[in-house]
Amino acid sequence: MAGIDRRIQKTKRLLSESLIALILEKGYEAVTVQHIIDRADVGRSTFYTHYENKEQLLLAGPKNLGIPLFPADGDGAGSRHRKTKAPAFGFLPLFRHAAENRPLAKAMLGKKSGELFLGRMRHQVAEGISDEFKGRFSKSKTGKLWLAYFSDAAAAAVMAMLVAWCEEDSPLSAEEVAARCDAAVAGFFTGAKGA
Amino acid sequence: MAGIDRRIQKTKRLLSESLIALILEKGYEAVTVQHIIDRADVGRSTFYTHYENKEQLLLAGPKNLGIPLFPADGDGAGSRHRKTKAPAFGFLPLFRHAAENRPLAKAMLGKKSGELFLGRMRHQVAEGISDEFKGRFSKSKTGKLWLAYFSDAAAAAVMAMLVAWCEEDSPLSAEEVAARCDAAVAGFFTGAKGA
DNA sequence: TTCGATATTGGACAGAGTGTTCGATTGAGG
DNA sequence: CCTCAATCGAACACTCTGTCCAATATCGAA
Repeated sequence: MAGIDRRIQKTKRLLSESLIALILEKGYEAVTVQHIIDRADVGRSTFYTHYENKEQLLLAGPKNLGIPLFPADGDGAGSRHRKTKAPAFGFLPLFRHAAENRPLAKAMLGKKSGELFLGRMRHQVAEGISDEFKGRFSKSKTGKLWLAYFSDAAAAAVMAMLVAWCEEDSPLSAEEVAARCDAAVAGFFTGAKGA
Repeated sequence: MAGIDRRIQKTKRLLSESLIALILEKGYEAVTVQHIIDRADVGRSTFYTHYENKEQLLLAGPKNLGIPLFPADGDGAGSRHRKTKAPAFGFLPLFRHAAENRPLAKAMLGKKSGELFLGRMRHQVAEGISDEFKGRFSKSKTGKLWLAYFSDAAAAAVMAMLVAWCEEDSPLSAEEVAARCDAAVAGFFTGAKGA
Protein backbone atom coordinates (compact mmCIF):
# COMPACT_ATOMS: atom_id res chain seq x y z
CA MET A 1 0.00 0.00 0.00
CA ALA A 2 1.97 2.94 1.35
CA GLY A 3 4.23 2.06 -1.53
CA ILE A 4 3.76 4.23 -4.51
CA ASP A 5 5.06 2.54 -7.63
CA ARG A 6 8.80 2.23 -7.21
CA ARG A 7 9.32 3.42 -10.76
CA ILE A 8 7.78 6.73 -9.85
CA GLN A 9 9.83 7.10 -6.72
CA LYS A 10 12.98 6.34 -8.62
CA THR A 11 12.16 8.80 -11.36
CA LYS A 12 11.36 11.58 -8.96
CA ARG A 13 14.44 10.98 -6.92
CA LEU A 14 16.64 10.94 -10.01
CA LEU A 15 15.13 14.18 -11.24
CA SER A 16 15.54 15.97 -7.94
CA GLU A 17 19.10 14.76 -7.52
CA SER A 18 19.95 15.90 -11.01
CA LEU A 19 18.41 19.27 -10.39
CA ILE A 20 20.33 19.99 -7.21
CA ALA A 21 23.56 18.82 -8.82
CA LEU A 22 22.93 21.12 -11.76
CA ILE A 23 22.06 24.05 -9.54
CA LEU A 24 25.36 23.64 -7.76
CA GLU A 25 27.15 23.51 -11.09
CA LYS A 26 25.57 26.28 -13.11
CA GLY A 27 23.07 28.08 -10.94
CA TYR A 28 19.33 27.61 -10.84
CA GLU A 29 18.42 30.11 -13.54
CA ALA A 30 20.72 28.51 -16.06
CA VAL A 31 19.37 25.00 -15.57
CA THR A 32 16.91 23.78 -18.20
CA VAL A 33 14.52 20.86 -18.29
CA GLN A 34 16.71 19.53 -21.06
CA HIS A 35 19.75 19.44 -18.77
CA ILE A 36 17.79 17.76 -16.02
CA ILE A 37 16.42 14.91 -18.09
CA ASP A 38 19.74 14.43 -19.85
CA ARG A 39 21.57 14.01 -16.57
CA ALA A 40 18.82 11.94 -14.97
CA ASP A 41 18.60 9.88 -18.15
CA VAL A 42 14.87 10.14 -18.09
CA GLY A 43 12.55 10.57 -21.02
CA ARG A 44 11.24 14.01 -21.83
CA SER A 45 7.64 12.85 -21.66
CA THR A 46 8.28 11.20 -18.33
CA PHE A 47 9.38 14.49 -16.87
CA TYR A 48 6.23 16.20 -18.03
CA THR A 49 3.96 13.50 -16.67
CA HIS A 50 5.24 14.36 -13.20
CA TYR A 51 5.95 18.09 -13.33
CA GLU A 52 4.86 21.02 -15.37
CA ASN A 53 8.22 22.72 -15.28
CA LYS A 54 11.47 22.97 -13.40
CA GLU A 55 9.92 25.24 -10.79
CA GLN A 56 7.57 22.52 -9.64
CA LEU A 57 10.37 20.04 -9.51
CA LEU A 58 12.40 22.42 -7.39
CA LEU A 59 9.61 22.89 -4.89
CA ALA A 60 9.01 19.15 -4.73
CA GLY A 61 12.71 18.52 -4.22
CA PRO A 62 12.95 18.20 -0.45
CA LYS A 63 9.95 15.89 -0.32
CA ASN A 64 11.37 13.70 -3.06
CA LEU A 65 14.56 13.32 -1.11
CA GLY A 66 12.76 12.70 2.15
CA ILE A 67 14.09 15.85 3.79
CA PRO A 68 11.56 18.11 5.49
CA LEU A 69 11.63 21.82 4.83
CA PHE A 70 11.77 22.66 8.48
CA PRO A 71 13.03 20.61 11.39
CA ALA A 72 10.46 18.27 12.87
CA ASP A 73 7.82 20.19 14.73
CA GLY A 74 8.48 18.20 17.85
CA ASP A 75 12.08 18.90 18.78
CA GLY A 76 12.01 22.61 19.34
CA ALA A 77 10.03 23.93 16.43
CA GLY A 78 11.58 25.80 13.56
CA SER A 79 10.90 29.36 14.52
CA ARG A 80 7.21 28.67 15.06
CA HIS A 81 4.89 27.39 17.72
CA ARG A 82 6.98 28.56 20.63
CA LYS A 83 5.13 29.33 23.76
CA THR A 84 7.87 31.07 25.70
CA LYS A 85 8.42 34.73 25.06
CA ALA A 86 11.97 34.65 26.28
CA PRO A 87 14.43 36.92 24.47
CA ALA A 88 15.92 33.77 23.01
CA PHE A 89 13.98 33.25 19.92
CA GLY A 90 14.47 29.96 18.27
CA PHE A 91 16.23 30.04 14.93
CA LEU A 92 18.68 27.45 16.13
CA PRO A 93 16.70 24.46 14.87
CA LEU A 94 16.54 26.09 11.47
CA PHE A 95 20.30 26.56 11.26
CA ARG A 96 20.95 23.10 12.66
CA HIS A 97 18.62 21.58 10.14
CA ALA A 98 20.41 23.38 7.33
CA ALA A 99 23.76 22.22 8.64
CA GLU A 100 22.58 18.63 8.75
CA ASN A 101 21.55 18.77 5.11
CA ARG A 102 24.40 20.76 3.66
CA PRO A 103 24.24 19.70 0.01
CA LEU A 104 20.54 20.29 -0.32
CA ALA A 105 20.67 23.47 1.72
CA LYS A 106 23.49 24.84 -0.35
CA ALA A 107 21.60 24.19 -3.57
CA MET A 108 18.32 25.58 -2.33
CA LEU A 109 19.62 28.49 -0.29
CA GLY A 110 23.11 29.24 -1.57
CA LYS A 111 24.14 31.95 -3.99
CA LYS A 112 23.40 29.67 -6.95
CA SER A 113 19.84 29.10 -5.89
CA GLY A 114 16.83 30.79 -7.37
CA GLU A 115 14.38 33.20 -5.88
CA LEU A 116 11.46 30.83 -6.04
CA PHE A 117 12.40 28.55 -3.20
CA LEU A 118 13.99 31.33 -1.19
CA GLY A 119 10.82 33.36 -1.48
CA ARG A 120 8.59 30.54 -0.33
CA MET A 121 10.75 29.77 2.63
CA ARG A 122 11.06 33.39 3.57
CA HIS A 123 7.32 33.68 3.53
CA GLN A 124 6.99 30.83 5.97
CA VAL A 125 9.62 32.28 8.24
CA ALA A 126 7.80 35.60 8.10
CA GLU A 127 4.62 33.89 9.24
CA GLY A 128 6.39 32.42 12.21
CA ILE A 129 7.87 35.77 13.15
CA SER A 130 4.53 37.44 12.72
CA ASP A 131 2.93 35.00 15.12
CA GLU A 132 5.66 35.64 17.62
CA PHE A 133 5.43 39.41 17.59
CA LYS A 134 1.84 40.14 16.78
CA GLY A 135 1.24 40.96 20.42
CA ARG A 136 3.36 44.09 20.06
CA PHE A 137 1.22 45.64 17.38
CA SER A 138 -2.24 47.05 17.54
CA LYS A 139 -5.08 45.28 15.80
CA SER A 140 -5.90 48.33 13.74
CA LYS A 141 -5.48 48.46 9.98
CA THR A 142 -2.15 50.22 10.20
CA GLY A 143 -1.06 48.02 13.08
CA LYS A 144 -1.47 44.96 10.92
CA LEU A 145 0.29 46.68 8.08
CA TRP A 146 3.28 47.48 10.26
CA LEU A 147 3.36 43.94 11.57
CA ALA A 148 3.43 42.66 7.99
CA TYR A 149 6.21 45.05 7.01
CA PHE A 150 8.34 44.16 9.98
CA SER A 151 7.78 40.44 9.80
CA ASP A 152 8.69 40.47 6.16
CA ALA A 153 11.76 42.55 6.76
CA ALA A 154 12.92 40.47 9.70
CA ALA A 155 12.40 37.28 7.73
CA ALA A 156 14.42 38.75 4.88
CA ALA A 157 17.21 39.48 7.33
CA VAL A 158 17.14 35.96 8.74
CA MET A 159 17.16 34.45 5.28
CA ALA A 160 20.08 36.64 4.27
CA MET A 161 21.91 35.40 7.33
CA LEU A 162 21.08 31.81 6.51
CA VAL A 163 22.09 32.19 2.88
CA ALA A 164 25.41 33.80 3.75
CA TRP A 165 26.10 31.17 6.35
CA CYS A 166 25.17 28.26 4.06
CA GLU A 167 27.20 29.46 1.17
CA GLU A 168 30.74 28.67 2.13
CA ASP A 169 31.61 26.50 5.03
CA SER A 170 31.51 29.28 7.52
CA PRO A 171 33.90 29.11 10.47
CA LEU A 172 30.96 30.13 12.64
CA SER A 173 28.87 27.48 14.32
CA ALA A 174 25.13 27.15 13.90
CA GLU A 175 24.77 27.98 17.59
CA GLU A 176 26.65 31.25 17.32
CA VAL A 177 24.89 32.45 14.21
CA ALA A 178 21.46 31.42 15.41
CA ALA A 179 21.98 33.16 18.75
CA ARG A 180 23.03 36.40 17.07
CA CYS A 181 20.17 36.06 14.71
CA ASP A 182 17.68 35.70 17.53
CA ALA A 183 19.12 38.71 19.29
CA ALA A 184 19.21 40.83 16.18
CA VAL A 185 15.61 40.08 15.28
CA ALA A 186 14.54 40.88 18.83
CA GLY A 187 16.41 44.15 18.56
CA PHE A 188 14.85 44.78 15.21
CA PHE A 189 11.40 44.73 16.73
CA THR A 190 12.47 46.59 19.82
CA GLY A 191 13.75 49.41 17.65
CA ALA A 192 10.41 49.43 15.92
CA LYS A 193 8.49 49.59 19.16
CA GLY A 194 5.45 51.70 19.67
CA ALA A 195 3.43 50.74 16.65
CA MET B 1 28.97 68.07 -28.36
CA ALA B 2 27.54 66.67 -25.13
CA GLY B 3 24.90 65.39 -27.47
CA ILE B 4 25.23 61.76 -28.27
CA ASP B 5 23.51 60.96 -31.54
CA ARG B 6 19.82 61.62 -31.01
CA ARG B 7 18.93 58.39 -32.74
CA ILE B 8 20.73 56.47 -30.04
CA GLN B 9 19.11 58.39 -27.25
CA LYS B 10 15.70 57.83 -28.71
CA THR B 11 16.27 54.13 -29.18
CA LYS B 12 17.56 53.65 -25.66
CA ARG B 13 14.73 55.59 -24.17
CA LEU B 14 12.15 53.65 -26.14
CA LEU B 15 13.68 50.37 -25.08
CA SER B 16 13.79 51.27 -21.41
CA GLU B 17 10.27 52.60 -21.41
CA SER B 18 9.02 49.46 -23.09
CA LEU B 19 10.84 47.31 -20.59
CA ILE B 20 9.40 48.97 -17.53
CA ALA B 21 5.92 48.91 -19.04
CA LEU B 22 6.29 45.22 -19.75
CA ILE B 23 7.62 44.49 -16.27
CA LEU B 24 4.56 46.14 -14.80
CA GLU B 25 2.34 44.07 -17.07
CA LYS B 26 3.80 40.60 -16.91
CA GLY B 27 6.69 40.62 -14.46
CA TYR B 28 10.35 40.86 -15.23
CA GLU B 29 11.07 37.16 -15.64
CA ALA B 30 8.35 36.76 -18.23
CA VAL B 31 9.56 39.61 -20.41
CA THR B 32 11.57 38.64 -23.48
CA VAL B 33 13.75 40.63 -25.82
CA GLN B 34 11.13 39.87 -28.41
CA HIS B 35 8.43 41.61 -26.42
CA ILE B 36 10.63 44.60 -25.79
CA ILE B 37 11.54 45.26 -29.40
CA ASP B 38 7.99 44.60 -30.55
CA ARG B 39 6.60 47.19 -28.20
CA ALA B 40 9.40 49.67 -28.77
CA ASP B 41 9.06 49.07 -32.50
CA VAL B 42 12.79 48.73 -32.81
CA GLY B 43 14.69 46.33 -34.98
CA ARG B 44 16.09 43.21 -33.45
CA SER B 45 19.59 44.02 -34.61
CA THR B 46 19.31 47.50 -33.16
CA PHE B 47 18.63 46.08 -29.73
CA TYR B 48 21.70 43.93 -29.89
CA THR B 49 23.97 46.74 -31.04
CA HIS B 50 23.22 48.48 -27.73
CA TYR B 51 22.72 45.67 -25.24
CA GLU B 52 23.72 42.08 -24.92
CA ASN B 53 20.50 41.01 -23.25
CA LYS B 54 17.55 42.24 -21.27
CA GLU B 55 19.55 42.23 -18.05
CA GLN B 56 21.86 44.91 -19.35
CA LEU B 57 18.95 46.97 -20.53
CA LEU B 58 17.36 46.71 -17.11
CA LEU B 59 20.49 47.91 -15.36
CA ALA B 60 20.90 50.77 -17.83
CA GLY B 61 17.25 51.73 -17.37
CA PRO B 62 17.49 54.51 -14.77
CA LYS B 63 20.34 56.15 -16.64
CA ASN B 64 18.45 56.03 -19.92
CA LEU B 65 15.54 57.77 -18.29
CA GLY B 66 17.72 60.29 -16.54
CA ILE B 67 16.81 59.11 -13.05
CA PRO B 68 19.67 58.43 -10.64
CA LEU B 69 19.71 55.22 -8.65
CA PHE B 70 20.12 57.01 -5.37
CA PRO B 71 19.17 60.54 -4.40
CA ALA B 72 21.80 63.14 -5.18
CA ASP B 73 24.81 62.75 -2.93
CA GLY B 74 24.51 66.32 -1.80
CA ASP B 75 21.13 66.62 -0.14
CA GLY B 76 21.45 64.23 2.71
CA ALA B 77 23.04 61.18 1.16
CA GLY B 78 21.16 57.99 0.55
CA SER B 79 22.26 55.91 3.48
CA ARG B 80 25.94 56.56 2.81
CA HIS B 81 28.60 59.09 3.64
CA ARG B 82 27.06 60.21 6.88
CA LYS B 83 29.44 61.53 9.43
CA THR B 84 27.14 61.62 12.44
CA LYS B 85 26.68 58.47 14.42
CA ALA B 86 23.33 59.55 15.75
CA PRO B 87 20.76 56.82 16.22
CA ALA B 88 18.81 58.44 13.43
CA PHE B 89 20.14 56.75 10.42
CA GLY B 90 19.14 58.17 7.12
CA PHE B 91 16.97 56.01 4.93
CA LEU B 92 14.58 58.86 4.42
CA PRO B 93 16.21 60.16 1.22
CA LEU B 94 15.98 56.68 -0.21
CA PHE B 95 12.27 56.37 0.46
CA ARG B 96 11.63 59.91 -0.73
CA HIS B 97 13.50 59.26 -3.91
CA ALA B 98 11.46 56.14 -4.54
CA ALA B 99 8.26 58.04 -3.90
CA GLU B 100 9.25 60.73 -6.35
CA ASN B 101 9.77 58.17 -9.08
CA ARG B 102 6.88 55.85 -8.45
CA PRO B 103 6.47 54.22 -11.84
CA LEU B 104 10.12 53.39 -12.22
CA ALA B 105 10.46 52.37 -8.57
CA LYS B 106 7.46 50.11 -8.82
CA ALA B 107 8.87 48.37 -11.86
CA MET B 108 12.36 48.00 -10.48
CA LEU B 109 11.50 47.24 -6.86
CA GLY B 110 7.93 46.01 -6.83
CA LYS B 111 6.73 42.43 -6.65
CA LYS B 112 6.95 42.12 -10.44
CA SER B 113 10.58 43.10 -10.53
CA GLY B 114 13.46 40.71 -10.91
CA GLU B 115 16.22 39.77 -8.54
CA LEU B 116 18.95 41.31 -10.63
CA PHE B 117 18.26 44.93 -9.94
CA LEU B 118 17.11 44.27 -6.40
CA GLY B 119 20.31 42.42 -5.68
CA ARG B 120 22.52 45.19 -7.01
CA MET B 121 20.73 47.82 -5.04
CA ARG B 122 20.75 45.74 -1.90
CA HIS B 123 24.46 45.31 -2.24
CA GLN B 124 24.97 49.05 -2.38
CA VAL B 125 22.72 49.57 0.61
CA ALA B 126 24.69 46.92 2.48
CA GLU B 127 27.90 48.79 1.76
CA GLY B 128 26.46 51.95 3.22
CA ILE B 129 25.30 50.14 6.32
CA SER B 130 28.64 48.42 6.66
CA ASP B 131 30.42 51.78 6.60
CA GLU B 132 28.07 53.08 9.23
CA PHE B 133 28.50 50.24 11.70
CA LYS B 134 32.01 48.97 11.09
CA GLY B 135 33.10 50.73 14.25
CA ARG B 136 31.12 48.26 16.32
CA PHE B 137 32.97 45.22 15.11
CA SER B 138 36.51 44.09 15.69
CA LYS B 139 38.97 44.13 12.84
CA SER B 140 39.67 40.43 13.23
CA LYS B 141 38.74 37.88 10.62
CA THR B 142 35.58 36.88 12.39
CA GLY B 143 34.77 40.49 13.19
CA LYS B 144 34.72 41.31 9.53
CA LEU B 145 32.68 38.24 8.81
CA TRP B 146 30.06 39.24 11.34
CA LEU B 147 29.99 42.74 9.97
CA ALA B 148 29.36 41.35 6.52
CA TYR B 149 26.60 39.04 7.74
CA PHE B 150 24.85 41.79 9.62
CA SER B 151 25.18 44.43 6.94
CA ASP B 152 23.79 42.04 4.39
CA ALA B 153 20.94 41.02 6.63
CA ALA B 154 20.08 44.59 7.57
CA ALA B 155 20.17 45.63 3.93
CA ALA B 156 17.86 42.76 3.07
CA ALA B 157 15.47 43.98 5.73
CA VAL B 158 15.54 47.54 4.43
CA MET B 159 14.99 46.38 0.87
CA ALA B 160 12.08 44.21 1.97
CA MET B 161 10.61 47.25 3.65
CA LEU B 162 11.13 49.35 0.55
CA VAL B 163 9.66 46.71 -1.74
CA ALA B 164 6.58 46.25 0.41
CA TRP B 165 6.11 49.96 0.66
CA CYS B 166 6.57 50.58 -3.07
CA GLU B 167 4.25 47.85 -4.11
CA GLU B 168 0.84 49.24 -3.43
CA ASP B 169 0.25 52.83 -2.63
CA SER B 170 0.84 52.42 1.04
CA PRO B 171 -1.15 54.62 3.41
CA LEU B 172 2.09 55.17 5.30
CA SER B 173 4.25 58.16 4.49
CA ALA B 174 7.87 57.93 3.45
CA GLU B 175 8.78 59.75 6.65
CA GLU B 176 7.06 57.23 8.89
CA VAL B 177 8.43 54.18 7.17
CA ALA B 178 11.94 55.56 6.91
CA ALA B 179 11.96 56.50 10.59
CA ARG B 180 10.86 53.04 11.64
CA CYS B 181 13.36 51.58 9.29
CA ASP B 182 16.18 53.59 10.80
CA ALA B 183 15.16 52.60 14.29
CA ALA B 184 14.76 48.95 13.43
CA VAL B 185 18.16 48.73 11.78
CA ALA B 186 19.73 50.44 14.76
CA GLY B 187 18.01 47.92 17.01
CA PHE B 188 19.14 45.14 14.76
CA PHE B 189 22.76 46.02 15.36
CA THR B 190 22.22 46.74 19.03
CA GLY B 191 20.80 43.27 19.46
CA ALA B 192 23.87 41.94 17.76
CA LYS B 193 26.23 43.85 19.98
CA GLY B 194 29.40 42.43 21.36
CA ALA B 195 30.95 41.02 18.25
C1' DT C 1 22.84 72.57 -48.29
C1' DT C 2 25.59 68.93 -49.14
C1' DC C 3 27.97 64.84 -47.84
C1' DG C 4 30.25 61.31 -45.30
C1' DA C 5 29.57 58.71 -41.24
C1' DT C 6 26.73 55.86 -38.72
C1' DA C 7 22.34 54.21 -36.73
C1' DT C 8 18.48 51.67 -38.04
C1' DT C 9 15.96 48.38 -40.71
C1' DG C 10 14.14 43.92 -41.96
C1' DG C 11 14.88 39.66 -43.13
C1' DA C 12 17.05 35.41 -42.74
C1' DC C 13 19.73 32.08 -40.19
C1' DA C 14 21.16 28.14 -37.05
C1' DG C 15 20.72 26.73 -32.51
C1' DA C 16 18.42 25.70 -28.27
C1' DG C 17 14.58 24.95 -25.33
C1' DT C 18 9.55 24.11 -24.55
C1' DG C 19 5.51 21.45 -24.03
C1' DT C 20 2.63 17.89 -26.35
C1' DT C 21 1.45 13.64 -28.65
C1' DC C 22 1.51 8.67 -29.55
C1' DG C 23 2.64 3.92 -30.28
C1' DA C 24 5.88 0.61 -28.50
C1' DT C 25 8.28 -1.33 -24.56
C1' DT C 26 9.22 -2.35 -19.91
C1' DG C 27 8.52 -3.77 -15.34
C1' DA C 28 5.80 -3.50 -10.92
C1' DG C 29 2.61 -5.80 -8.23
C1' DG C 30 -1.56 -8.51 -7.47
C1' DC D 1 1.87 -15.04 -14.96
C1' DC D 2 -0.79 -11.29 -16.62
C1' DT D 3 -2.52 -6.87 -16.50
C1' DC D 4 -2.01 -2.23 -16.31
C1' DA D 5 0.60 1.81 -15.52
C1' DA D 6 5.05 3.98 -16.16
C1' DT D 7 8.56 4.87 -19.25
C1' DC D 8 10.66 5.49 -23.64
C1' DG D 9 11.88 7.92 -27.74
C1' DA D 10 11.01 10.18 -31.53
C1' DA D 11 8.66 13.56 -33.74
C1' DC D 12 6.00 17.88 -33.76
C1' DA D 13 5.09 23.04 -33.91
C1' DC D 14 6.29 26.74 -31.43
C1' DT D 15 9.03 30.61 -29.30
C1' DC D 16 13.12 32.87 -28.27
C1' DT D 17 17.98 33.84 -28.90
C1' DG D 18 21.95 35.89 -30.96
C1' DT D 19 24.29 36.93 -35.28
C1' DC D 20 24.77 38.46 -39.91
C1' DC D 21 24.28 41.58 -43.95
C1' DA D 22 22.85 44.63 -47.59
C1' DA D 23 19.66 48.49 -48.09
C1' DT D 24 17.90 52.68 -46.14
C1' DA D 25 17.35 56.69 -42.95
C1' DT D 26 19.07 60.12 -40.34
C1' DC D 27 22.50 62.74 -37.99
C1' DG D 28 26.07 66.29 -37.45
C1' DA D 29 29.61 68.83 -39.32
C1' DA D 30 31.73 71.45 -43.02
